[in-house]
Amino acid sequence: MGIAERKNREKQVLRERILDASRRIVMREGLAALSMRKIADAIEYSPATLYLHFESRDEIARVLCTEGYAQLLETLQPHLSVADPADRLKAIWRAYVSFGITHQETYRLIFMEDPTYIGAAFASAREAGDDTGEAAFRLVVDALDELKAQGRLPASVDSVAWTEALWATMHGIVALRLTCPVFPRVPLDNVVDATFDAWFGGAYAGHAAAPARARKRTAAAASGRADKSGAAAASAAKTKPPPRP
DNA sequence: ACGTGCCATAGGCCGAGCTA
DNA sequence: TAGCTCGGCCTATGGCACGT
Repeated sequence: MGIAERKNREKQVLRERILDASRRIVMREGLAALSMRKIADAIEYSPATLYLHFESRDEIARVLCTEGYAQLLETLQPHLSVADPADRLKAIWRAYVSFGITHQETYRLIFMEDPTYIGAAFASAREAGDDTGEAAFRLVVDALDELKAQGRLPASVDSVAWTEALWATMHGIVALRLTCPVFPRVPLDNVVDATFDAWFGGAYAGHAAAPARARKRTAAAASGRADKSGAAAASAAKTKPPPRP
């Protein structure tokens, strides 16, 4: 093992220590409290040393954001194998909301701080040939397409637009939970379930084939849903909408 | 033993935000 | 609005490891 290798190893270790300390500060005090001096204090180095490993505070935040997003995707992963598309959607979004509540600071970092952080994370992932963000988005679109194919959603439903509107709605739930102390008044899962009932109505009435009455209800709901989803998206947008991966 | 280069540090500059 | 504080960043300098 050569000298260069050892130095590289030591450099990597220090880089990890910087990230560990930064992660702890963000989790404990939020991104606003993350400063180069504070990180330096935590790892017992001078602030300038940090710049040998990271270009700036922003770069550290971007790395943490990329990690957080990967963690979110990992959380969703087990639910992607649910056979029924409606149940799969509900499981995915329940997990999404639960992640946002359980990992508040991570969620804030990903979707509610500087949009360039998550933008850079997506860009670097794409450059590295990792398209998991887009793949996750497609999985939701595919589930909606399956529901359409099974006659549980009207064929006129625009799956991409619905996915984005659904995302904005779920983001709204998480954002409200993080910023409004009186929300929700009922268990969070009930809120998610109620959202799904409102959105999909008959799609949950039967798995193999929805009853005609339910299908009719769904179609009627879908026709008036453009306004509804638009309002939900607009409401969520006030807290910075999540960018599309 | 000495020269070289890398790395870490102390100290300071500058800008932004806060406060009296 | 001036003074103060804080945080990001820069730079001169010294120590240390390594090569010759």
